[in-house]
Amino acid sequence: MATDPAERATDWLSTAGLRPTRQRLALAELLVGDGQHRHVTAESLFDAAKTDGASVSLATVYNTLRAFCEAGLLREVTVDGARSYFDTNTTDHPHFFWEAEGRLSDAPSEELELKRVPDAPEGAEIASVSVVIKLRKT
Amino acid sequence: MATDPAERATDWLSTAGLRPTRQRLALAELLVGDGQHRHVTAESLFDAAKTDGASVSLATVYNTLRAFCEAGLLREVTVDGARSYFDTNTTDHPHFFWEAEGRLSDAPSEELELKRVPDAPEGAEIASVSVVIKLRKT
DNA sequence: TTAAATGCAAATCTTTTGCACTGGC
DNA sequence: GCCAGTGCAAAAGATTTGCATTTAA
Repeated sequence: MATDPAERATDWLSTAGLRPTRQRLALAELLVGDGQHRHVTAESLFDAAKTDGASVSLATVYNTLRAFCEAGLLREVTVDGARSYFDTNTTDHPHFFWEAEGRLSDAPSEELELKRVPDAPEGAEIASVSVVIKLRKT
Repeated sequence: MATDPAERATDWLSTAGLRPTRQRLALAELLVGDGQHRHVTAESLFDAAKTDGASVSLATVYNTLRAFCEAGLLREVTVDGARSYFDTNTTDHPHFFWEAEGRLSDAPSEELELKRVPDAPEGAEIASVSVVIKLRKT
């Protein structure tokens, strides 16, 4: 298990068989460099890259996020209709969505229990189960 | 309880205190006229209205759906990032989403049990819990 | 060398908005 | 008559796409 951010990024890409280009490595490092899970939007990742001094176009951020998703490295989380969020934790788990700030965070999954999930109808299988808990400031 | 579609639509609007304009009545009748729950997008409702011979602009469909939502007559369901769906069933309940067709339908809620839901963090309350089960053809 | 990836700008798609007009109350 | 509701077209966001250029293998 790599501990160096750059190495983590490289490993992450190679497990999915994605070519480690400069842009992908920069984005991958921002996503998984410290080994922690993240929730990003295309825009937020683009800003982070700019702040980091990386040279990546917004279109490439979109295309790269989509490529990471298709490779199974990221999970797309849809929550407010306008923006898409991408989660580095690709397992099914619940999310909190802070309506006021438009921020997504993990909800403690131990505290949620789906006792039983409806069976998929004939001719279909369950691709994923998404649970989003919308929060409002009190 | 009204059994006539037009009457149902009128009642539905009046419970929310919304003025029964011609356009709203036409859309309301398409939504709740037969007493069954529906899942629509702005586009699909607009098409249905046109087919029905009703004269409503797309902008008005959007504005009206939003107004119905704010009045508590509809529940917005976000599922695929691109489009918003509106459900005439405003109670918290799970949905099936057919990825291939982009269609939303109710999942049998008796078969889903949230044993325990994570507590809302300090300073926040739970506004809603959304459960979407994505289906893929086998 | 060569197919894949990138950058940019333009295109697309969904949704909202500004403003003049219409119609419930 | 007043003010909410409507229609249209234009604007606003988010995301994708076309195409020429660059780059990893």
